[in-house]
Amino acid sequence: MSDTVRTRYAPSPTGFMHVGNLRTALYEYLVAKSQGGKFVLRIEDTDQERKVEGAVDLIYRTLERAGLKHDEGPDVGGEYGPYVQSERRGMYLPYAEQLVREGKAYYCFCSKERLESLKDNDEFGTGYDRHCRDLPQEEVDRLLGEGAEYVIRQKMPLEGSTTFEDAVYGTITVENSELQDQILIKADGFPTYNFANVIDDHTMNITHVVRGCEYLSSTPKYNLLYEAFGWEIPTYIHLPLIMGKNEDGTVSKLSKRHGATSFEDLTNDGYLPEAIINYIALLGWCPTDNTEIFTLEELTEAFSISGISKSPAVFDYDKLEWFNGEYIKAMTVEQFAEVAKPYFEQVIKKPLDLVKIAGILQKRTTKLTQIPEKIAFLEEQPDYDKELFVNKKSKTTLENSPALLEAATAALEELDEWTFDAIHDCLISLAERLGVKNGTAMWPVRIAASGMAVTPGGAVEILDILGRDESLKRLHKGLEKLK
RNA sequence: GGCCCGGUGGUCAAGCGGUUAAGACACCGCCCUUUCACGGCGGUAACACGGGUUCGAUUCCCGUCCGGGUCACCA
Repeated sequence: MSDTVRTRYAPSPTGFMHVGNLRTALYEYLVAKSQGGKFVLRIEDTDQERKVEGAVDLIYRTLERAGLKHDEGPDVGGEYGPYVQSERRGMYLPYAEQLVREGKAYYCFCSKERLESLKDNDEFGTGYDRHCRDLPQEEVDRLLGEGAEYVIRQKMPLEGSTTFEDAVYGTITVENSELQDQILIKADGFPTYNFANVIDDHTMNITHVVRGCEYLSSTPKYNLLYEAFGWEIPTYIHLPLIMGKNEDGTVSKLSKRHGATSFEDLTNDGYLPEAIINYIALLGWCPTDNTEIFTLEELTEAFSISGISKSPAVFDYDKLEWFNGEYIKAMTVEQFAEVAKPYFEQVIKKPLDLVKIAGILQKRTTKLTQIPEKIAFLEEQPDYDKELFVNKKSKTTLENSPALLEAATAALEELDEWTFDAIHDCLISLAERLGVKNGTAMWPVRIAASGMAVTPGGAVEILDILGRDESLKRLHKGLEKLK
């Protein structure tokens, strides 16, 4: 035993990682790392009916992309293995049997049908009636001898209350009469989640249990188990829930109908892993100085349990998008061009300069998925209405645009070299020569070159990216349209 | 329904007995500008309610209301 802080992320392989789970993993990582501790990954697959193919790989991939590197786990090993519950299967029954021997647990032979009928009698299910709790020993032996199917249940105290300390919520007390004789070992021989959790956390020497506050009211059950074994109770850190906003303005636990809810969905929607992590870190935790932009390292540095909030937080896609935009802007153009490349390739087939495109796009992109629609016009000009040439602020009209565009086209055709600076100087001096504002000269050119009312970048950037031939072709086409 | 937890602007939130009640997102306006953006500046907007305690409550206590969670051989 050592004093090192050890936390564990214990997901079930269900096939996708909800941001709530990811946030739990993040806080577990931060609790451990901020105190120089270890972050452990344990796969909880005791429910054989819910196993999903490939789900464990998804967990590895998500943690890796999120930057949450675990110190121990099924894939990296460690001295407390195995790290998959189904591989630890044999470990649980002896502990349960020990409790039976000590009179703290018992065999229950009730059929599922009987349990069901118990529920039917009461809308809110006061639950199991402890029918087998005091079965005579000979009866138990007889049934066991017959090979009857059974589960093992823990004897809960019939009176009194259980109190525990939570690092976030403080002192919490629950009446023992609220607690059912929980099942420890299921009829299929597997331990229940609650039981396996306690056994594993103890045998893996976990010091801090971090989880969503939906576990708050069942925590006394865990503690009664720790007490039954005489084990030290870990520090509990319950996290406020993440909510989603419903159409009618109400909120409820974040789920699919609110939008993307898994890490995978979010990245597919064009959010960067770093931005997602940064955002969810602040969903339920606040640093002392109110900083908002954090790398994972900085988070580790700034994190403290006292900054964790008690009230539930609504997941705000707008704010996430803002974070995403900040992360995009913080990249170098080359980095941005790299992450944007797959999106460029969706619409750009011509040999255009991707870094140049990235240059005009970077400051205006808050989600990578916005990219294709913003640059599709570079590949193929959309059909557009000549009304686009009319712009009040730039003082362009259908009357003056033809002459403006004609002059610009003529001037551009004279250009020796087709570079950003050359085009720029050409158009600026044209405006000067014509005695109009820069905007007045630029507007018709941008419209003719793009066919779009809104474009990333101005006339000069677009002409530069399009290249001489394509640019002049579009300018002439615009001229025809105006006539 | 019982039990548990929560309740500061639309959202995230600071605050921890005395503040002009921060900041961020969103929204609105202005400026800048070759469009939209970016950027800069400014603005609208909050302590759920009722009782206490106190010289003084957003802050402490109680109640009400509202919201959420939980009551599985699921995790």
